[in-house]
Amino acid sequence: MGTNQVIYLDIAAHLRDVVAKSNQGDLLPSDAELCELFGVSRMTARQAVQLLVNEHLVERRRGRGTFVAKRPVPRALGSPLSFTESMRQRGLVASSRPLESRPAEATEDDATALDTKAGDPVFLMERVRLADGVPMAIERAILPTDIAAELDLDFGSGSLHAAFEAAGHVPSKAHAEVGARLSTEWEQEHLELDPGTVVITEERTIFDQDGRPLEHTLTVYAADRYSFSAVLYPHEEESNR
Amino acid sequence: MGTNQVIYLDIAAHLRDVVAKSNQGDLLPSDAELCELFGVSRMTARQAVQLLVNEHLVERRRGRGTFVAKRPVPRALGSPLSFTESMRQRGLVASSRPLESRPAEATEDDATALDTKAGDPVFLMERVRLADGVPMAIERAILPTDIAAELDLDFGSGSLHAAFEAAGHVPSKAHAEVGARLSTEWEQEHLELDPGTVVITEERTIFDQDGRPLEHTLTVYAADRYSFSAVLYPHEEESNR
DNA sequence: CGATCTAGAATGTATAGACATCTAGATATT
DNA sequence: AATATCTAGATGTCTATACATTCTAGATCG
Repeated sequence: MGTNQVIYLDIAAHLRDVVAKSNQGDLLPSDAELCELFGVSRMTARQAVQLLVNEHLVERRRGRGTFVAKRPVPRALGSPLSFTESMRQRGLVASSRPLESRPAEATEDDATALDTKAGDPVFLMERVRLADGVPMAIERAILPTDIAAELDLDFGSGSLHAAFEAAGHVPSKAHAEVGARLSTEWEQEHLELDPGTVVITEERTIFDQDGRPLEHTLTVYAADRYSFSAVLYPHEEESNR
Repeated sequence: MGTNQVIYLDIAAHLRDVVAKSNQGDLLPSDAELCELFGVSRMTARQAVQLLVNEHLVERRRGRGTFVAKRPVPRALGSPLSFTESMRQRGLVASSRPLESRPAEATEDDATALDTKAGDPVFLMERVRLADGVPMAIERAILPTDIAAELDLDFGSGSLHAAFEAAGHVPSKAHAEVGARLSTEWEQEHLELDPGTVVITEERTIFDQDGRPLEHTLTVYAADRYSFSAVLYPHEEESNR
């Protein structure tokens, strides 16, 4: 189990397993129990638990204990992470038209997202995504080389999402940033757009069950053919008092 | 200054002030400097900084230092925060410029969202939302008349979010749909945009703790001044694993 | 029996160090 | 001049301990 050099990440991984097998509101091991179980000091055990608190997986109650969060796997969102899944929900069939697929060097943004250094080797995959044969988006995915090496990629119709799971990396969390701008000429060509039309940009980073970054993706959607929808729940992010 | 009994919250508050007055990428005080400045141990200083890291207000880089985050967090799509709150997180002051505020009749879309019939009486509130005096969005909110009657509305600077909570309606769930298009002439005027610029559209319905619809909002953001950010979690499909 | 008190358990906050690892610049070497 | 090495500073991890605060349940008392 202890595959990390960093103890508190091991403890956190163990706790995630426990949470996955538990029900909402279940009591989790106390700090003291974790100390004994892993042979660490309390601050280290706390650091692991705090990690899960930040992920809204568990809640701590002073004087009582640590519990599986009310909304356990903060399933919060009805937002599927994969294009394939998202299209299937709309009753459309997703497909891909590969543009590029090769080793590359991480940009500054890629490096920040994937927690490496700029210029580090990564694997680049660029595809046009289609729904029922109509181009919907251009997707530029950057994968860490070691992750990419594990995957059995099928570029034609392949869902990256499915390939990740097959390799034992379960996409468990993502950060996305969504904006909009005018389309470039290159985008107009590949998406069969008229000049002056609008695209939605999405920058997304996906993490696996251990919090390890799986991919950093820049996607450009044809705004007149695509819109995002999501079900949202408040985070109650207790930033300040 | 030290208005909290808890030191690290004071330090965090101080750091938020500093962040608000800084630019993206600026270097912040090191752990050691904070220790001396506040006369605390390093773990305490770290706890304050970690708080801001979790809020994505700052980023720490090993061997380099602590920096103001590249994109001081835009509103988390995963949490229906109010415009007011989201601007505060960026260190900006939110304000409003009322456009309209009157009884109206529900459109077909409003009726669907609020679970009534088209033509039913509703309350309409249209405002330009500004951050530090710069127009960011036009917000058209439709409220059920009975809900609106309960509220003590302050149209000038008011946060609808706060008014809801004061009236015992806790926003607990929302549905949102986000798209993009070219700005209209009317939008260009109110948002001080150039012709041909892009806007992000958001249609959102917020529900309270009892699943009752609180408001149906159409918001138009200036795309070059605003972007959405979201933390996403996948759907748990109970079939596998 | 019911109300109160109390001891224990659990988390929250804070200290003072220690060593590891990474970065960038200065210095020395070739 | 280019390269290699060193070093100071910064964050990352971890220990061992102390006391504060809150909650629960059992013991005690009226």
